[in-house]
Amino acid sequence: MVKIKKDHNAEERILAAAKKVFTTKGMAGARMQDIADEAGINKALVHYYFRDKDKLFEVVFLAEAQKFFPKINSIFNSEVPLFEKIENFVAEYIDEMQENPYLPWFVMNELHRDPDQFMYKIWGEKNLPKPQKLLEQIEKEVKKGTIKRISPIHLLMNLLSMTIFPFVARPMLTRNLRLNETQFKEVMDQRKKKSQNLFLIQSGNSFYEKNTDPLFFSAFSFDGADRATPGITKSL
Amino acid sequence: MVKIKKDHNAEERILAAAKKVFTTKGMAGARMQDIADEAGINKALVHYYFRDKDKLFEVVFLAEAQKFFPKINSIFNSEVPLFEKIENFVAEYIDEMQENPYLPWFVMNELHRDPDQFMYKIWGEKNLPKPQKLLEQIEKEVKKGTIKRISPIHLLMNLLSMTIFPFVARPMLTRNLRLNETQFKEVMDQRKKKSQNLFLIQSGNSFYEKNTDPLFFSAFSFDGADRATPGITKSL
DNA sequence: ATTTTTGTTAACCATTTGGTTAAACTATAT
DNA sequence: ATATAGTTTAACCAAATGGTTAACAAAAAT
Repeated sequence: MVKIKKDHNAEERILAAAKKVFTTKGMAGARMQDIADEAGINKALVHYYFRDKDKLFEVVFLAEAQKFFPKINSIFNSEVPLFEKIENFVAEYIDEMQENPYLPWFVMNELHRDPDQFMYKIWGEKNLPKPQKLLEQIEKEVKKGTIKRISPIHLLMNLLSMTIFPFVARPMLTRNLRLNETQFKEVMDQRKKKSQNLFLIQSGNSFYEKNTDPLFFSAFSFDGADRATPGITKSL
Repeated sequence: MVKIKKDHNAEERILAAAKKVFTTKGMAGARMQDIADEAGINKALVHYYFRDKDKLFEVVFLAEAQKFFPKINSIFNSEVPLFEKIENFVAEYIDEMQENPYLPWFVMNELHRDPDQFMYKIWGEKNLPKPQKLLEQIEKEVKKGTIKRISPIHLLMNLLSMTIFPFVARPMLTRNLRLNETQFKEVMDQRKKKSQNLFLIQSGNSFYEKNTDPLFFSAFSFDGADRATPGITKSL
């Protein structure tokens, strides 16, 4: 008889609670008592498992951020073609953020608080991202004439911006564009699927002419149907 | 004999100090003592001028955010053509952020902390942004065939992402792309100037073919010269 | 069965922090 | 000169908060 129900595991409960509280209130705004309450246990127990606030934060934060960021390297340094690479990157990141909606905020927050410390924690001394491979590929495609000449800086900026920002600015976007959570998810899924159009046309891809698909389905189409949804259009 | 040197104005010094401290440490992380120290005055004086922390924050924050956000409305609702509108928007925002580098972070932070409260403070009850005009213009251009069909949602998302995100993620970008502050500014100026290419080609602008300019100057060109700067390229 | 280790709690403590007070100082008006 | 109003400060206070302790309970080891 195996005890499947192990949800009274204090340590895990604390971690989950800490994640939630740190994420919503930030490191400075989070209270140890909040975390204890959220986990439904005594405050001292939080200290029992994770010495102090800094340690707890470190555990929570690093666990999340370290699996989030270093993916860049492996994707960008892989041997697949440029376009596939970009597609992989976008898909991977949007998926990750769909599952952990708090993560981009969390990361940006810490990044802003102490950039150097942050970078060190994430990448360590020697493990800094090396976009060399990617830049070479861009340059190669540029020379081949497949894509128009673009500064890799801008291409990268655009790529990161269009992938990450919607999640960072989610509260603003959902509110001002009148999107509910389901619609937001759908919109992001569209971006994932259409990342080729999104990013390559953006960078001046000469495949442009071949592209007969409307960019991101037709306008106003949220629910997958290829027609206008006037309610949303109006209120937008 | 006029006393030009009025830099010992306590109230202004407090405001400037508060802006700095709130921005770097966030509302929860900011200490009244920090602000007093930064302003070089006694802590009680901060309370003398701005009752309590909340009030001070409100003054600082609203002053900044209210001049930052409502510009969207006036630009997007103006009568100028779509492409000009986009150009205005990008230029206006990048300028604003160049001058107030802390602002985007500040805004995103509050936005995340309490979206509803935030939106209310910025736009009030009835002053919500109405992208109607912009959407109509997009739709018109789509129908005219000037730009390919694109969901206004995505066009707007892309526009906002590519304009705002680089400033939000500035610490990460400057560090990972090995840009110093001057270079970052230059890159953003490039984005401002080339917003047409950036955003319209991105949205499938059929003017594409007419565009013989390289997108964002040539690759690796940071210092305005149209040649490679190997140092940066290598280290990138 | 009992000792030991691990997990959990209520009560407590020290420090930090937002905020107050009363006194002093400054400039201006009378 | 002196009163007055505005400005600034050191000292203080109460609440909040991170962290500790000692006692207790549960589980594991002996």
